[in-house]
Amino acid sequence: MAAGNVFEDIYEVVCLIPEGRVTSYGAIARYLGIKSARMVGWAMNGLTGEKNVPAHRVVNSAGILSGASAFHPENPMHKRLEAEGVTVKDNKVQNFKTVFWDPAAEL
DNA sequence: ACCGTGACGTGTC
DNA sequence: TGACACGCCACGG
Repeated sequence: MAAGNVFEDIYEVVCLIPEGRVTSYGAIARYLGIKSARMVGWAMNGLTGEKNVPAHRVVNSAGILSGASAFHPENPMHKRLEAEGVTVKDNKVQNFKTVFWDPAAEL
């Protein structure tokens, strides 16, 4: 990823997340060399339905769908994740360690 | 230019 | 992964 804007890199990484897999803000931030994972969240803030990026596959370190409310109220993230094979309970990803996908692990 | 705020992370209890 | 505090960066008002 050799993009001037970190946002572009984030979009790329999130778009590379396989179905049935999730990743954490910290993993993306660390992989891109960002200091604060918050910046990743800010990037996501612009993705909310505007981009073709599966932001619903991005959760926090606890496996919680932090931005579930910021997504599609009628089409919750957890429903999409479950549809892809990810078990979600109360906005929390079950078997998080199993479905966790590390961008650095692929590259 | 200042301040508040936000889809977070890590350390500690 | 219960809760609390601190750090961190970007953007809008």
